Amino acid sequence: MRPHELTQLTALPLFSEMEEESLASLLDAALLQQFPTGVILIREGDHADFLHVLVEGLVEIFTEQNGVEWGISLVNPVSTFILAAVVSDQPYLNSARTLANSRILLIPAQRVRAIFDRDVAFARIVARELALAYRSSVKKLKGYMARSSVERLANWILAEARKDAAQGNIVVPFDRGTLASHIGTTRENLSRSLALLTDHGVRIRGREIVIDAKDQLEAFARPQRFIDDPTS
Amino acid sequence: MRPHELTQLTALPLFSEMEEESLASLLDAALLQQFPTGVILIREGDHADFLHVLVEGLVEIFTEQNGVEWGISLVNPVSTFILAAVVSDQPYLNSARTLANSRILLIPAQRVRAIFDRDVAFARIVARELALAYRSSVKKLKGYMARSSVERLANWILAEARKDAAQGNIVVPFDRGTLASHIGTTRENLSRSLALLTDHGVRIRGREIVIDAKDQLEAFARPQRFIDDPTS
DNA sequence: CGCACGCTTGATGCTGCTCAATTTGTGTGG
DNA sequence: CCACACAAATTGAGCAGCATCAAGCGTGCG
Repeated sequence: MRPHELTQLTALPLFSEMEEESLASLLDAALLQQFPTGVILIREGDHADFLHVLVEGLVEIFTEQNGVEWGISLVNPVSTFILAAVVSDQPYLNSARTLANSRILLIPAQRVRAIFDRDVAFARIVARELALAYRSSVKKLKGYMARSSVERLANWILAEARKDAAQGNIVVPFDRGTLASHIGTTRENLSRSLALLTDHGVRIRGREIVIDAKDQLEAFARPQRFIDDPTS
Repeated sequence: MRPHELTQLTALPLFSEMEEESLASLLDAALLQQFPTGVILIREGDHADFLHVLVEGLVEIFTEQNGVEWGISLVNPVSTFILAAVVSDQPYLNSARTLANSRILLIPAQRVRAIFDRDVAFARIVARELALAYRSSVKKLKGYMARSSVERLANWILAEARKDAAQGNIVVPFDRGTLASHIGTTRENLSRSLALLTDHGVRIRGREIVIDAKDQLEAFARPQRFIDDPTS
């Protein structure tokens, strides 16, 4: 493992406060692997063998229902995914694939659970991580119940823009079909929605989305603290 | 607190394995209160002051968006709710109200967090609870993305029937509007959906839903392990 | 140059929402 | 016990949102 990667890992909320001994034990058993774009990392229904930590790249969590894929969430570095399946020692509810070349740390689930049972600090932080994951899932659910697909798209764009320091434009790092599956609509409809947002302060340039008038877009999207604010 | 209630509480997964001292400290600061039907227990945006444990009765978690209420989940005894807000020390994402006369144990959030920081067993169990809550939220999300409202209703009926030992019929303990908000549709549409299920092995008798042909209903609903099985 | 792929645009139909009218159910007072 | 009033639930008609199927456009690559 490269030195700066180790630094990144220990900076993760999940690992930051735990006992050195425990951290060593985790990393000792871990594998850091490189995956190209489009690799299926885990499959819905499989048993949780490894806790995954995305060190670099991009991963999507998705589910396939009746031959159609639906995006559950997008994972950015540095963060873990499928922590809940590991902790509860149950099969994955979803599948996951890389959407870019990715470096992923694989920690044997058994080891995670062992340290979880031994290191108080680690158990506490796992609980906090899960609480946050739970809250973000509930927020997504609220968005689905109360919003149209255009509104979900508009708020997604605003949320992405908030992440980047740039704030003015975002570049979607995957194709329209994938974006559609995460917004909860079809490719065709996503296209129409993007066209519609053209009247609300947004310009579409292929995979780049330029926000010309953030206030106008916000007036349309009406973001809400308890749906769209990731820190709440 | 009545003796059998104390027994019920200590039988809760959340409390079962923790140190006696910690449990005593929790219950010592707790208030057991009785609420009639229709009382708002917590409001979206309020700070999490108490961990709630539903000892007896029925509670719904819901959110209000643009003047319309949407049901997030139904809480049956004996279980906790809003654990995530307490653990992460953040405002509630949703509101909650009683749907029946209810007895609720209120434990000061600060106390919960203090013991969470001290008692390993408790921290571990909180993490497991949160993992399960997270997973059930993801399952609900999957249902919303991949299913029509009639299918959600059909699967909800099957899930409720599975809970009751009776298995043959269920009695919805609240009005149609509330049910509609939890299925993710309107009152009017729910009515039509119920009428439609009449052709698929179900009989409607006011608030009672009689399952005449479970196999027929299952053929229509096509329940899936990783959406509808609460133990997965 | 032309084919392939991803994306957009158009036309059509289904699902589900809204508004309004009607029926059913429930509680109250005579 | 009935009559009435009010709320809840159903039913109907019309319309918006969204999916589906099909065709057209654009870009990149062999």
